[in-house]
Amino acid sequence: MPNDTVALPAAFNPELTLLGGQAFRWEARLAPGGKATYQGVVEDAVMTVAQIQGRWHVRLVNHALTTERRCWLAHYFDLDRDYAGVHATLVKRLARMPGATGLADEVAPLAGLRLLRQPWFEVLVSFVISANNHLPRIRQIINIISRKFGTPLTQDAYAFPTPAALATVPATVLRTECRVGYRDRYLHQLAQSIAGHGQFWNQAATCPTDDLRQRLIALPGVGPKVAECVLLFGFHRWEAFPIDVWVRRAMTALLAAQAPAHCRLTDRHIAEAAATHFGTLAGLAQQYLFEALRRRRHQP
DNA sequence: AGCCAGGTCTGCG
DNA sequence: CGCAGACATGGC
Repeated sequence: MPNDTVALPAAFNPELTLLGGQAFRWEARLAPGGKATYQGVVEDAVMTVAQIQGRWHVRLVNHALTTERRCWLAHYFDLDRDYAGVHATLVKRLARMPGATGLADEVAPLAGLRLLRQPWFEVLVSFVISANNHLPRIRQIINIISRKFGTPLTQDAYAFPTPAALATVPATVLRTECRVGYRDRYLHQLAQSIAGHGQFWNQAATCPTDDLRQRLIALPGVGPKVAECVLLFGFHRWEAFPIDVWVRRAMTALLAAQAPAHCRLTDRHIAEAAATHFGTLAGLAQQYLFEALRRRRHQP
């Protein structure tokens, strides 16, 4: 067992966790021999995830693996949480829903999906960009922003910029050089607003979820869906439940018996149903449903 | 060649 | 509230 790596749980699934649409700074890299590896940037660290004797391990590229760093990695990969238990509970709760027939088979293979504890500002910017956009292009834009305004970490890897750094970038530069399109104004104002309210945002991690949700939704380019994403992926509030087109579709089917097909459920109703059925596992349930329905699209 | 994308904002009944 | 349209950009 190498002492310069941190071992991930046996069930860990890098495709589902790293490339599944919760984070945008991981990429698959084919190692010599055709083995799949993954490289990502988190805060000031560049890391690779690779298989050693059948088990996935994380290695830091640009830092020594001190005890402190091990702890930091454990936090990012949420290693203290019992995902096997959480998965089992969630599968049971899903099966209990009216329109769950067939879903069990689709959800069972998602056991290796974990929720990463990501830096919130990067999540915020990423999901503002995600609106009306494609996953590959979101990744591309985040990479450009990092390369242009973030601290260099290695030859080809850059940290995501701080709010203060992004706040100095004019909207026109965001549009013409980072290709963010009409979101240029949102991102510029949002970065300025956050950089200018450091007193609140520096301690936002301790802010109650409802207050935080209000502060987020007040930011330009942040609606209900993006706010929930930031609460979930950036502030690790597992009761958050982002409702996008896929999840709306999934929940409509799951609640089929409660509402005739012709009357469309409101997002309000869907959110309440998520709270009662999933409770504090709503966030993971959302990611499961998102993944399950995206898979249906690719192989119907 | 178009269509469309992890929505949000604006303006109107 | 609920609904319609616009919205930059580029992958598929």
